[in-house]
Amino acid sequence: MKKLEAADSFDQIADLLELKGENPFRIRAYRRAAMNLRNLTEDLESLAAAGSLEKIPGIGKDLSAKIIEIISTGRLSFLERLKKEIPESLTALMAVPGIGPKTAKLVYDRFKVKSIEHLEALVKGGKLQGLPGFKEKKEENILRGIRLLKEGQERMTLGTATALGREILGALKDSPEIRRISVAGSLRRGKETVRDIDLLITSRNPKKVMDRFVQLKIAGQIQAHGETKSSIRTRQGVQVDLRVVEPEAFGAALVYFTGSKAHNIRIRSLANRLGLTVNEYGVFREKSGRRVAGREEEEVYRAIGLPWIAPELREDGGEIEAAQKNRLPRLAEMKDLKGDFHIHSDWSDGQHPIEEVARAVRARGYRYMLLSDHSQSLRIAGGLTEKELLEEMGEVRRLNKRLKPFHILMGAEVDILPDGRMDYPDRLLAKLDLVIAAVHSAFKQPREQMTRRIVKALSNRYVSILAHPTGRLLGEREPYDLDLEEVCRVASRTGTALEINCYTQRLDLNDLQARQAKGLGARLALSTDTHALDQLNDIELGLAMARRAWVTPEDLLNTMGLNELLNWVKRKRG
DNA sequence: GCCGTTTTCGGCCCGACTGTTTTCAGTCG
Repeated sequence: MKKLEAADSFDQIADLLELKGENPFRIRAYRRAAMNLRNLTEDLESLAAAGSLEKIPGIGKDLSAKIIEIISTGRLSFLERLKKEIPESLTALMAVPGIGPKTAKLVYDRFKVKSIEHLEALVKGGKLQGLPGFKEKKEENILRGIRLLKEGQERMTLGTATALGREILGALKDSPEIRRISVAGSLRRGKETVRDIDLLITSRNPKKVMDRFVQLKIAGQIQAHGETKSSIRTRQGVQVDLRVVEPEAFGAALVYFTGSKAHNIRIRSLANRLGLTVNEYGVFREKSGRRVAGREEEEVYRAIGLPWIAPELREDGGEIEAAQKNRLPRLAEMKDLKGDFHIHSDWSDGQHPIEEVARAVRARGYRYMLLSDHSQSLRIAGGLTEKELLEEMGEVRRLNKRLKPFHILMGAEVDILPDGRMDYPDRLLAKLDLVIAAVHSAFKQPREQMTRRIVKALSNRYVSILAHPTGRLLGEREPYDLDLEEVCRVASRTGTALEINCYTQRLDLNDLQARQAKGLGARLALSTDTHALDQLNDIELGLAMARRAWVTPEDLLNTMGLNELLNWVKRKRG
């Protein structure tokens, strides 16, 4: 992935320039470029070959040349020069929360600190006292930062963050002094992983709210406790930030606190051009200081000439431009979904009988579900033999009579064998309403082989959906090596949908990949891969990915009615 | 280093909290 390589290089340059005390705007330019590269859905090398690198926002003449150098030589001489100039152990210090460029440089210059451990020893030995600005608290701060760094400050999955957010919201909600409360930050934007939980509250009595917040049962440690802003760390080590504002400022604060940072910067600079200034308290006329908006997000956007923008889009990924042209997508919503496509029962490795799951799915207001137990070669997950599959078919037929008008589609999650053949013969697949294909073995195949394998499966006329297309498990397993662009193209050409698997550790495809797939014309299917009933709720996690991918109802299989869906399946079968 | 419905030069988003400081620098988001 050349774009990640380039992004990392630019971030490193930004760190190094920061240590040199360079022009902050130059540093920001490198960071902005790095971020835009990470969010890029197109292939960097193709863009470079076409001479279109400068189309990427934040990439101009200079950075475009640097990207080309990285692509063609695998190196970046400017970065190498900087690295020679600035010792690695100095940059390492900046990884400690609470230590920025100034402190890092100060400490390094004085003691030639070799490592974080060396720094820790110096602090504990009281050696840092006497440096300008160093007293007891500052030392404690650094030690705490080192501890945090060692704990790894991992990001949570969106699923974990959603649950934690709900818990805190629940604990605070009934306080009489709280008027409005909302989650903000990357959790509200629906990012696949979240580092900390941001909450926003309106109250006429902020102090009381703050006192209550830092005394919450889940609070393990108080990081900051101010009038309008406090932070705690839960016992599990998750940082939770709370901001309290006046009701008149709720909308502005929600925009500010939801971010992303890049989006906010665009918003503010747009405002500046209109003679306005935006902060978390509202939109103000620059000259008179008069507030023109602030209570609702809609007002804030309207004041700078834009329609309201959904939080999931706020990444400076083209949403500002789309808003200016009034071309924002009508994003898919829960109410658009008519069914769930990937459900297991206790016939394979699910926990519940078919009828119980079906009733739970129906209770959510869906019109249909696809039953998709595992196929025969996946013995470890109770994969069904041909005979068992036929029996299950009979059971589904019986149940459908009872559950009308709700409908269970008879399907299976059929393994794509290492050579690309399907785990059931075509004559059996033909009997199923809808077939999901999935890779569950030989994950380590080289890129070309894995791509060929999946392309072969997509070319099978009975395969309608490719499940968890990349196979990654957040924090556990890397995606298999795959030419995803090619897979998307073939999916689009053959009329096969790609799954957005909603399981909390999968989110596969993720937001960027789903946006790429949509761009290449592939249809998408949201499915929970439910094995136990509460996993049905994971649909909202996948929906967040879809919305972040600018997915509209038309892009999704789930929005089709039953007949429309069956016709869609038939079209590929020919 | 990027960028342009004021600009090819001169701007570039904005504020809270902490700690150490009598007015502010550093860090963070």
